[in-house]
Amino acid sequence: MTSIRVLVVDDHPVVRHGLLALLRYEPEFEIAGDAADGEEAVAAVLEHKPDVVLLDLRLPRLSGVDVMIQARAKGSTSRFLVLTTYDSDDDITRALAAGAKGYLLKDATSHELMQAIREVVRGNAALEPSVAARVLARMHESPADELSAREIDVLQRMVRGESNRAIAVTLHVSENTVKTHVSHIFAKLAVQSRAEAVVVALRRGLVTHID
Amino acid sequence: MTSIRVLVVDDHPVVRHGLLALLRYEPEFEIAGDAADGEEAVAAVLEHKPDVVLLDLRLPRLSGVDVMIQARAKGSTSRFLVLTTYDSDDDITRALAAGAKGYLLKDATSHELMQAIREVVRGNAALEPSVAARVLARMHESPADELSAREIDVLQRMVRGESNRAIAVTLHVSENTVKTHVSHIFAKLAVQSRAEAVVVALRRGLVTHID
DNA sequence: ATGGGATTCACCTATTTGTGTGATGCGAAA
DNA sequence: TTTCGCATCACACAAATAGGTGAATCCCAT
Repeated sequence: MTSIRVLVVDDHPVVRHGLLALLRYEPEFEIAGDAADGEEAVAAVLEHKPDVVLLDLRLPRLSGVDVMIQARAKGSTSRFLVLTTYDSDDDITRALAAGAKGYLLKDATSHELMQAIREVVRGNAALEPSVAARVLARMHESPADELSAREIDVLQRMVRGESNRAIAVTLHVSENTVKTHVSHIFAKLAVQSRAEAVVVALRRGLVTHID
Repeated sequence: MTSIRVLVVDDHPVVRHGLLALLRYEPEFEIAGDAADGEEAVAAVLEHKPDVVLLDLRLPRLSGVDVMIQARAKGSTSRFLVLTTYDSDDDITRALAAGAKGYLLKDATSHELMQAIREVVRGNAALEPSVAARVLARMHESPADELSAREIDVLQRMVRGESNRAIAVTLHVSENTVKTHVSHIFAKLAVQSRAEAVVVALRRGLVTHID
């Protein structure tokens, strides 16, 4: 039986080397290469055609999601297993939408990691229990009440602590309009207050809070 | 010259093995052991007396800060180099206050990591530039206006989206009292609104937002 | 022991927020 | 085409928030 060829993509040297070290010890796996940013990753996937790509989502130059999209657009049939520190609903959703076969958090044990790689190679999904639970919960409960672009604009400024009036000024609309958006945001996020909305926004990764 | 004896403490198997793998390749360093949680860590520090402890802050059972405090209380003279994913002001402050000699983020390169270990062994501080800048900025600007325990209580509930009245009920005090606390919190955090306070609280890690 | 912070509370006032209802135009989907 | 969501705005009202002043108690440290 041939070994499973794995490409490791992570911008953190410590993590990247850690993954490589873990995989090296197992004859079952063969290192197909490694990459530290998104563009390198796409090139490496196309060049080495690994069976599985261990992919971080937050990468310099090109996000993990974009790596998946571009690699597949260019003919790659490699399977992607997302391995990331973050577990925001938004990241998970986007990664799975982009065709990730698995989603693991970095606190996974090495055993879980290897098991996940095996599952993905077999064509199965490999979702961490907590992640899987969230995906299912999302299917069941919420009818995916997504915020409109304008609502995201407003939410973004709410997170920055702007008042309705301030938001109105920066967005060049009336305060009444902002209030309407805010009410809609509350309804969609199922919250009662501005403070709650801010927390939900940050937790779900709905806004880029890299100031 | 004897090699530098390093103890690796991190609950993420991937990171822990990564660090071990990196250090193993350099004859300059010797692995004094490794630990995956706080209590293990204290025991390992006391048993192996490493020159340097690479320490994650977020650990099961006992936080990194507590590991430093307990180990030193029990006679350890090992130096601690904090290596963590998070860079909240609060984490940094607490770690340095607890006697960490260095503070690196996990996106440090292996070269930076090793250089930091060398510096710490020599008795120098090893702060990542971005971290150092923040520490200096904090010295200059803010007179370290720390929140009182009660104020943290209130802030915690503000983050959960509770209204002043709701907070008053859960804390068994009057709404007026809560308002006073809230005003003090705003002054200390240098913010104008509840929403801003929530963002600052989350960003600085002032509250445990593990709900 | 005197001062200062923490905690508690009251009263007052201005502003902001949140929620209704209603209305218009616009573009996309059914 | 007709409906539906989005975005825009107005008006009005209730509730919450924010800021100010003042004051009592308690405990800790200078």
